[in-house]
Amino acid sequence: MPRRPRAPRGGGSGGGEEVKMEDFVESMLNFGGGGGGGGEDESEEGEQLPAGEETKYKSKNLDAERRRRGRLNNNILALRAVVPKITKMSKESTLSDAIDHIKKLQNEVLELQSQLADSPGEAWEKQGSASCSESFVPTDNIHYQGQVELIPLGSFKYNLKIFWTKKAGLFTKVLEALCSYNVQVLSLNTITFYGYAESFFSIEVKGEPDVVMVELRNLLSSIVEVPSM
Amino acid sequence: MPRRPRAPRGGGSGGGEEVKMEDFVESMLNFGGGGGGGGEDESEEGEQLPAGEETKYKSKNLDAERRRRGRLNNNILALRAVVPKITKMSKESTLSDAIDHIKKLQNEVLELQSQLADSPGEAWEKQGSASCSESFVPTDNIHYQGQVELIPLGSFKYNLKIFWTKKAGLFTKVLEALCSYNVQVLSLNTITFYGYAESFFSIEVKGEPDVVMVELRNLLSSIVEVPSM
DNA sequence: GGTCACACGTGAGTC
DNA sequence: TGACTCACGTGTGAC
Repeated sequence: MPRRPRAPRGGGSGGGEEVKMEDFVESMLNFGGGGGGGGEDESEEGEQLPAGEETKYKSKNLDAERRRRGRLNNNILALRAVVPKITKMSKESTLSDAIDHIKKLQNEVLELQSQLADSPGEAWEKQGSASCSESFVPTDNIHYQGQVELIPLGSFKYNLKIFWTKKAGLFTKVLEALCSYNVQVLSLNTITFYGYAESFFSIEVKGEPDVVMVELRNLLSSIVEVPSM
Repeated sequence: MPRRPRAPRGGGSGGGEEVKMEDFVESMLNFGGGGGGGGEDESEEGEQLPAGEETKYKSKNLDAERRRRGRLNNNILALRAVVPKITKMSKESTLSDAIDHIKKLQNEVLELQSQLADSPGEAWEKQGSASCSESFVPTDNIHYQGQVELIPLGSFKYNLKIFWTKKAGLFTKVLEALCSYNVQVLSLNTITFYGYAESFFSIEVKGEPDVVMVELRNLLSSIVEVPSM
């Protein structure tokens, strides 16, 4: 006597399959005969009623175990639904494929993060905790009061921080402005996120006094403060 | 009689745990008693030898089933190893956590890809596994055979990758060279590490044919290939 | 007929 | 205690 009808082996490799096994198990619960397999020699249970009467004995955790199996199968089905590459329609290969998929995704995330990540520029924030926080505090309101920040470092060196909305040709104009002011770029780091970009220049100007640098700063501001929205 | 000793419930939440359950099951196979459970009324099997004699009867797929269970548990253990967030040490929650983790990873990949696609450097490596490896292979030997890599992307767009040893004024010369060739920089990402720097330009040139770009490439090479060591 | 993958009911252990 | 998880051996359909 077949305990439970089985779904045919074949099937689409796609996930779908409408995971309602829990209710399916619940609905299939209404059959009279109780325990199937049992101990090999435990006839001392004594619950064996005469033939013709359905044996009402149920193990204490019969349906609980049924529910547990249903949940487990549910999860495997759901797992099969989220994993795109299913090699075989079996529990074992489903789990293997899920493991491979997780590893692949983790590698992908790591790779994408490393592509997206940018080193903050070694010269931008000098080492030490105090100056670190000092250089970050003005960064927060620079987004709202202006997009160009020029910090003199002494001996013709500056840090130039520019925040802008990305727009074609804008960066070239900035570079041209720097070239026209005889600015030497020692290091440049750019982070781009969504439609925005923030560039960190470490620049050096040999012969120009500070007044000229203010002029350059205003020029850069006029470049990046185009009416973008 | 306990069929099989069970490992204690507790344990480190970390994955590790040396998945050798397959061999463990195999090694635990050498106990004499055969079948445990059986049918409810199939006493016609008749294999019941008198007590004191180990029943040599084994179901046809007894050890096969053991192996299958071992593999399944192996996979669940391995799955638990790759999923960082394990809420409970149970099969069911392990699968649930794996599903959640896969969904989270997939969202993360999607988000990172959209962030990366937003920046014009999106085509550095084209999506897909095949072209991915193709774009990585030339990157590996560019460090040894040359420091300038120019990849046409079609419709006046190029990816320009420059690897150099950092030196004062060098970057300015590169920018000047780009300016002189009427190059528009769409995006620039630079990583600096120790004495080296690698810059990734996404550039666009409106009217120049490819021959001119080769010329620019050679110019850039002559700039960054200064005798630095 | 043999292999494989499953579902099944049950005993046992844990909390 | 009862609720829960797990391993076990077996029956059985599908290949």
